[in-house]
Amino acid sequence: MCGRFTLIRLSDFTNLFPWILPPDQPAQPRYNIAPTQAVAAAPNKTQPKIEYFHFGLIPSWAKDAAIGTRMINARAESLSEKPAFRTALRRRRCLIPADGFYEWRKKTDGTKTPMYIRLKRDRPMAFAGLWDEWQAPDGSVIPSCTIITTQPNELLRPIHNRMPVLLREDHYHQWIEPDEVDPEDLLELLTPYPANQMVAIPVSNVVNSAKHESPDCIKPAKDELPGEPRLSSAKGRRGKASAMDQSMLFPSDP
DNA sequence: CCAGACGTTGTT
DNA sequence: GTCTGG
DNA sequence: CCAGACGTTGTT
DNA sequence: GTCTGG
Repeated sequence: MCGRFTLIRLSDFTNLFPWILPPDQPAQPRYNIAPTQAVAAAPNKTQPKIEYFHFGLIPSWAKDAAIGTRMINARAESLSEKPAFRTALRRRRCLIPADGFYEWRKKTDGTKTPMYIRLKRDRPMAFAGLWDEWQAPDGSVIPSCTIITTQPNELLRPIHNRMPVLLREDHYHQWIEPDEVDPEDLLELLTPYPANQMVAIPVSNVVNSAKHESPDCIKPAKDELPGEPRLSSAKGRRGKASAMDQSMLFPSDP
């Protein structure tokens, strides 16, 4: 699942992919984008451009905008079967740029630790998204979006049973192609991103509240394990962790 | 034909 | 809007 | 996603 | 427990 993420440097994204125009107004760094808030995304229009969408898809037929709070994600495996998402997959896709995302890892005692997940390379990512437009009772049109999820890769599996679909950079263009595309071809793009190109970092629970919006949200926290001494020397259970860290530091790029 | 649903997650 | 169920 | 609220009637 | 709000 993916219900929180960051977008700290949108300009990095639009500089890397200049065929996507930047937004009308310069974007402020975001460290804790939550459902119902504004999400920057590039929809499949002739000239892709960053626009803002309510996080949580509100289908055009919805009677109430509140349905959006439960439509923040769409399962890739069932996209083409679900009436609410089927048409959007064919006609209303978007790229959702991000610097990283959060997942809450459940510990054995039931408490949760927020983890921040980002690419090892200093580079933005983009989620596969769908969008729609809903007309409010007052006549105003509310654009909204949802993030497609898939099975977790090896990095995410110990953390959560779902993860957002991160598109490959060489698939960005195809995903927001404005003309009709065979949905089968699109579904092939929705696979788990390679784990060896990502890192997961425990962070403090500052991020838990959607009201908190600061760099503290991504500040690394000590990963407290049950029984672990507070001030540990370089003793014990180091080997495995550092072996993991090594593999994370030197990814094999495509 | 009309009526009614249309979603995900996680937990049980 | 579009699909399923009756 | 997590945090936080969760209700009606009737009387003043 | 379940729903709404951010």
